[in-house]
Amino acid sequence: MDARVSAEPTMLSPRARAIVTAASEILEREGPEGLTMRRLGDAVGIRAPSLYKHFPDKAAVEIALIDDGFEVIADRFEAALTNGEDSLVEIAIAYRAFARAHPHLYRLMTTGPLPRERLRPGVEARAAAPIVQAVGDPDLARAVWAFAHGMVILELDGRFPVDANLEAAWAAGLAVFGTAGQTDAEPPRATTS
Amino acid sequence: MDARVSAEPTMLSPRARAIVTAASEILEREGPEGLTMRRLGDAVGIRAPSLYKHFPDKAAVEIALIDDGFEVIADRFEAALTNGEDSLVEIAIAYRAFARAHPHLYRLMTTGPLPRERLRPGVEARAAAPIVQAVGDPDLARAVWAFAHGMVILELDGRFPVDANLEAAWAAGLAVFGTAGQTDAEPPRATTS
DNA sequence: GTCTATAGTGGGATAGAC
DNA sequence: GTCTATCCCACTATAGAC
Repeated sequence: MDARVSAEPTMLSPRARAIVTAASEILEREGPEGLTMRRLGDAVGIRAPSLYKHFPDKAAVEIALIDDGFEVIADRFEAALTNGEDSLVEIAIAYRAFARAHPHLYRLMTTGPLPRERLRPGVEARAAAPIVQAVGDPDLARAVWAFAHGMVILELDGRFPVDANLEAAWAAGLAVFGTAGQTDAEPPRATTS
Repeated sequence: MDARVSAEPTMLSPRARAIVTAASEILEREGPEGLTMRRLGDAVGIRAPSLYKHFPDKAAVEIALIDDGFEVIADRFEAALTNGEDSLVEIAIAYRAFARAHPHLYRLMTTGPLPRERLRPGVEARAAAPIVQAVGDPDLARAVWAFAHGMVILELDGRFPVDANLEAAWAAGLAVFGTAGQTDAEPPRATTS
């Protein structure tokens, strides 16, 4: 019912938290161009310049959104890792579901350079860890991530032919990666030097 | 030596062709934000409003760039398909090489909605055909495309860890897809209903 | 086909009063 | 912590003279 990503505990003041919540709603409703300091001020009931008492600049608001997004993704991945029979498939389902539920946030999180030094430390690594654990090998995990990101972003951008069967494409890719990687039911593969 | 994508035969007048060439140089040098009508006018030696005598709007200039890009990619893919031993690997190499040589053009071509109705007809399909031919199955071809696009765009955006071995990730993915797909040396697989 | 002039729109951010 | 006033920026695009 609620398009927002649920808020995560942060160092943000309650006022700042409310601003981020409003920003999340604007982002999902109107897209990245809709998220302006003026509109954000309107949404929270103050003038745009007053926002700068709570955040140093607009990027800081976006970074808070990205932080929250990674937090949510990490939660979902960790749940997928433990709940499912085939953890790789479970993670892929969670990945696509998140991107489709929050397309603008997903783009914000994954498009263009990431200001890592301004993110909450470790939040990115926590989201990535379950994928590595599911496939066992870091190189293969990056390939899987690239596949999943490619599928998702091309879908969001409407790049596949209208008659393309995306479920079949996902299944084809996951089948192929599944044969190469381990599942969580199998013992870890020895890593080659 | 020349960062531009070589010009392809088009319906463009010589003057319009020169404008597109200048636009290509600006795009590769300064990125998408640098490509403004003012700067484009400066580069070609006229005022920005005069550009509208040659193109109806800015999007038309960008579309000409995208058209040329697809033309070049199609050429490279077709060459990769016939020259190499393992056509999937050859195409992947060509794909990554193009993206790294023209990162801003690659982003322009692949990011966001594509105004298909304004593109030169068939130019997109021609670029996609060699991938389908290399792997044999349309669904698997889309998975391979997603993998390649994901690898490339995450690399361009600096999303992989600095110490990540991208060659190894490419190899891991291609190995996995290679076992599932056909090579051009093998007979076509029967397609399952 | 080029020019000047300008409309129209929007944005991020700061200064200083309260 | 909020306000008003304002700066400064940049862009796409059009009108109309030449």
